[in-house]
Amino acid sequence: MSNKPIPKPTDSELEILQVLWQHGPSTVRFVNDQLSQKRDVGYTTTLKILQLMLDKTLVLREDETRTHIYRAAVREEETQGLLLDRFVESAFGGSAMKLVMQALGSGTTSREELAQIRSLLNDIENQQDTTPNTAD
Amino acid sequence: MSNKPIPKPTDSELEILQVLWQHGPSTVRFVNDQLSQKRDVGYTTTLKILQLMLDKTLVLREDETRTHIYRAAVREEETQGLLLDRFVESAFGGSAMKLVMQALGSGTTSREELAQIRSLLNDIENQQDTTPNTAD
DNA sequence: TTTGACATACGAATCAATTCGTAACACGCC
DNA sequence: GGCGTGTTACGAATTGATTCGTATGTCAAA
Repeated sequence: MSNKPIPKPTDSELEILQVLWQHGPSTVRFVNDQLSQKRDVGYTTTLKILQLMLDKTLVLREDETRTHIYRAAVREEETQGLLLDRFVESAFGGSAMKLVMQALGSGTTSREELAQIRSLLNDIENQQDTTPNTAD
Repeated sequence: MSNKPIPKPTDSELEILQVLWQHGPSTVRFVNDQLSQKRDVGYTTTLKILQLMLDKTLVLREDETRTHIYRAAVREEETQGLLLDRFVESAFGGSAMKLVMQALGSGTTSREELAQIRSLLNDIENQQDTTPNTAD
């Protein structure tokens, strides 16, 4: 069932993926312009990374036109989930719980967001009621 | 006022810090034994990394005895917070909220943990009641 | 005192990520 | 046709992290 071994994006690649996720298929120039708003980066650098990402199949591209168009080949949530797992493991010794506590504790979460999380908590607990434990 | 610019630990360094945080001050051999339980790593590799960490002041050491003793020089929560910030920024475009939703959604959170988070949410909301908004 | 076990110090190889210079190519316009 | 602008392709330098081999030192037991 489409068991692709999602390749792990590096920091730079992630930066680019963010742009593609947010703005949809883009030219190299557009991506580079976006990145340039945050930091100094050369055009050919962005190009090169996109080409490497193409090799890894992190992006796809249309090259019928002279100016190629790149689009993300991995979905946002999926990729974030993957990275999150690794991060929880490496920085929080595997405890997603500790991570959540820290993230919430940092104080940048608005009231509406807290409400959303609360609602998610409810959903999860309901799920747990109806789903038999697999690991016990 | 002790404004130390906490140096950012690499993955290997983090792995070692986890050991030191969990077990307290340790010898190189002990740290290496711990790491070896998870993956293959040479003794001098561990030693070298600890020496580099000493340069960066990520750890301190006692070298009065022949066998040196290393201890973490950075606190666990502080370091995790630092890494979390960077991670939220790079992988979730700055939205701690999205990260929390993902982490909770992954399904590995137990009922007690959910309750703890709920309680944390309450604390935060109470805080917000008594604290005037700084933004807007 | 010699030897064996175990410790630290340090240089160097390797590998991946990042960056950029330069060449080659395509297009439109004069 | 030839030029200028903007594009892709690609090689190579740089940097940082990781790994390990080897030299050297220390201690204790025989």
